Amino acid sequence: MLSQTEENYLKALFHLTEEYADKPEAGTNELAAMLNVKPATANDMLKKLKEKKLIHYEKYGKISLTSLGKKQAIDIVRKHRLWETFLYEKLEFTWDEVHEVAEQLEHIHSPKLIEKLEKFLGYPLIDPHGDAIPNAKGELKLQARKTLSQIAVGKTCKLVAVRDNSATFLQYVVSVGLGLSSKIKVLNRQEFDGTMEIEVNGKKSSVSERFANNIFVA
Amino acid sequence: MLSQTEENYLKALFHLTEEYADKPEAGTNELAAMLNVKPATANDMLKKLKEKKLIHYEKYGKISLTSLGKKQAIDIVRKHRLWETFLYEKLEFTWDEVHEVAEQLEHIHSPKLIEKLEKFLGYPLIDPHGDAIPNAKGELKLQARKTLSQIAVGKTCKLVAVRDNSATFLQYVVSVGLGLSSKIKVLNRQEFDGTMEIEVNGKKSSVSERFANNIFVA
DNA sequence: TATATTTGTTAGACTAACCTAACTTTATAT
DNA sequence: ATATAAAGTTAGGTTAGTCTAACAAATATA
Ligand SMILES: [Mn+2]
Ligand SMILES: [Mn+2]
Ligand SMILES: [Mn+2]
Ligand SMILES: [Mn+2]
Repeated sequence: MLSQTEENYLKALFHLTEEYADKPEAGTNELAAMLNVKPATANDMLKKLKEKKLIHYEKYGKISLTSLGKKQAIDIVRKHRLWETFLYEKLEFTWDEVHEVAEQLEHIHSPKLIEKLEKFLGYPLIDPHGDAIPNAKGELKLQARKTLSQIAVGKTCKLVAVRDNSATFLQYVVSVGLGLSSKIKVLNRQEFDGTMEIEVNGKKSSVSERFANNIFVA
Repeated sequence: MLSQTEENYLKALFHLTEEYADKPEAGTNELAAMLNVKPATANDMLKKLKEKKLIHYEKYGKISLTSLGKKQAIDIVRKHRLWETFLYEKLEFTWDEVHEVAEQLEHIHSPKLIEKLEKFLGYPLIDPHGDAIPNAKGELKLQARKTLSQIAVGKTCKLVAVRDNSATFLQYVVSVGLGLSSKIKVLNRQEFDGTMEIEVNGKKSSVSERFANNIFVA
């Protein structure tokens, strides 16, 4: 059985190389950064994960998940998102509070628990952040998503998900009037730095390109 | 913040010395046995827990919880029993399945989670095994309980709780027709080894003294 | 009370997960 | 093509939690 730490490494690799991936392989440094450890620490773990046939990896080479590693990673993601949904739907947690607790709950080992939880929640398809919830077989539709930064001036779009799950970011999102399914009108974009003028429910705001890169729309 | 391991030691000490305690102090060996570690391991932890002012302990002396240690222990017990109740009431887990998963869930750190969970469950007072659930202040009524082995021949009593939470024991309990609130009539007792003849819902069974010691009745 | 048994402690070793400091390889920019 | 910078690795060390083997103290027994 995998340790919590090993599970966290697989999940991070999944996010870096599979889900919303710009590229299909990851590097030691970015992986370490995502997990808040030093590259030397990540390097130790890479050797162990390779030994367990969970990742493809050669010294000085790029990293990717094996099909076994991917299966494990998706299982953690599934648990994470089902727990987030539980906290949000049943326990009155807010958007920005669910992620942190789900980081702990995702490591509870009990197949029965997660099956029953899924049933209890009515087989939800997306979590409170708009992310797809993998089914029991590990199937997951990777929605092709545009970011707000890619929307042309004058167009209107709908918020379908957020990339960053941190409380800081989500509270900021809420403060400009946004939530899942919000309609966003793009009023203007500065060529210089990508800063955008947007309108949500009649309220106008100015957001940075970095902000817009973290909002997925359709 | 306490580690999961430290939490498990405090909980074990609580069970040994506070709840249903024959005696108010514990020894290294029985503590180690309860946690499935070697006495040498437990000894190391005792030094650490003493350092953190969670237990009273002197070399070669007996062990007991400080008020701080007791407070922490009760908090774990509270979480354990609320989670057991959740699994039983909301997720269709059976009597004998809840304990093992609750052993993991009890270590999730989030005061908000446990408050909301308690509310969601309707502020339950007892868990699926009949054990009292401490409230948010750490208050817990320690019911004075008799065991089935103490009931006189000819008398009838009601099962209010079980001492052993293991799946093996609970499945045995179910197999003789027993559950929470079952009426038990004591038909006979062998002087030699305490073996008892009992009747539950018209069904007669013979149970050992050890079995009867693990059934709490009123 | 002397001896045997039980209980508890210490010393030394191991693994997982982390670190820093030094080094090597690969990539980038003159 | 070289020099610098970035990325990645290695060596050696720490802490938590575990173990075995040897020892010491306390308790029970003859
Ligand atoms: Mn999340
Ligand atoms: Mn999410
Ligand atoms: Mn239990
Ligand atoms: Mn219980």
